[in-house]
Amino acid sequence: MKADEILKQHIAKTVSLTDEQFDYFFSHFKYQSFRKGQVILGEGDKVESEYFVLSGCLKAFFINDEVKMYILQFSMPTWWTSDYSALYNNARATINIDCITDAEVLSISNNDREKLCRELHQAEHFFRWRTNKGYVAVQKRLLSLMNNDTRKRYEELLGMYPELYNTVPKHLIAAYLGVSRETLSRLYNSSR
Amino acid sequence: MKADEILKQHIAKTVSLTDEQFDYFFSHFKYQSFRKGQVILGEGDKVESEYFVLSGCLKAFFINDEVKMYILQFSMPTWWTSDYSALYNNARATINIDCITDAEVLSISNNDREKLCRELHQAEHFFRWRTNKGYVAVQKRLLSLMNNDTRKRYEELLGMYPELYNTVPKHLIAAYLGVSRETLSRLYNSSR
DNA sequence: CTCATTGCGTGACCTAGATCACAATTTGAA
DNA sequence: TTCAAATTGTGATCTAGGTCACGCAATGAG
Repeated sequence: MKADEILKQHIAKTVSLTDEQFDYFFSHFKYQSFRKGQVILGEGDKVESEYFVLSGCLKAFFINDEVKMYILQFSMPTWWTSDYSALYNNARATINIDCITDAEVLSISNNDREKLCRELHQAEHFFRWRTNKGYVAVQKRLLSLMNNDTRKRYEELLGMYPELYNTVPKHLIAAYLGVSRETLSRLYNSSR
Repeated sequence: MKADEILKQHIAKTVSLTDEQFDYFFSHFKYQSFRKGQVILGEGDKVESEYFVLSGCLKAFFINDEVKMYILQFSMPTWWTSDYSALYNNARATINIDCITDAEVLSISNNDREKLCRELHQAEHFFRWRTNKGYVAVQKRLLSLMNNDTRKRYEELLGMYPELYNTVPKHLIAAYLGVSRETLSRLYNSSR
């Protein structure tokens, strides 16, 4: 499917736009394609855009002082990603985004998003609901991290996104769950 | 300060409304006051409203199968709170909200918020930015939970909200940090 | 084809924090 | 005032998961 079709269908789940409105909306996005391993956003970069995934799989991650990696989000097709803290506050990136597989994205700048939101009430509505859902999802994950042990969180993750099992290396899954790769390895190589 | 003034100043940080617009906006809120310990939202309730805190301190918390409590949020004046997952999905509450101290709130129903967002572009803008900030804050907390040990998270929390030290019992702070009350107790009764 | 990198499994040991048990203190309602 | 409930401290264990160290397989660039 073409980029505009993918975005159109995604938007249509939340708001209805006329073809003219959508074309205008779409005209603010830039198509970009990346190879596996390429960095889309690096720590310290100025953050000017957010990204809508068309194909492939990205990861947004944080590296701490001891060079341990924590994955905030795997981004699959129709997901949005960026360093939102930096993007909204016009600051430098503290998180990184790169490609787990070859990937295609549509990017839109912060300025253009805000412009669209001003010009098109439905755009504002769409982005409000997108973040609403994101907020609920992150809060749910926070609760899961506090409440559930590693095994339960692992099952939860693969229950929700079975495709991850084949597309992403296990040590990345461990970095998402917040445990060491050794712990995750022992987890599914030991009987329940 | 009066309820309308508190809300007005809060809103003004994000959008500018005329007095007429604000009065209309404000007319959708209901003033409610509660005593310490009172339950505002209980697990299993239909969730119809969200709450803007005028005074006092609320907690939003989850109780798991082993009757352990996890606090998602302490809500101080000018904070918003609800079971947003349930509110947005028109479902029953899975989290509880009650009053740590006597408290006053303004409540607005999901329907009225959506109505306001439809009628007033600036209202939609305001609520979009409120959630944007909330999203960033929860994501930051998630990262802190994965990356930092208890002592660091404790210092982070009290650095951000020093007033919590006097207003809320320590076992609630433990429930926010995601550790047992014993661990927290040992933490600040042992030298660094 | 070949060699270096990346990914993965596993043993040995260590530690932060959980759990259980008990005591002391504070607080609030009757 | 009085007594029960709520709050906090602390010792004695226990355990999930971290860390270190190694070996082995898969893969991908030259």
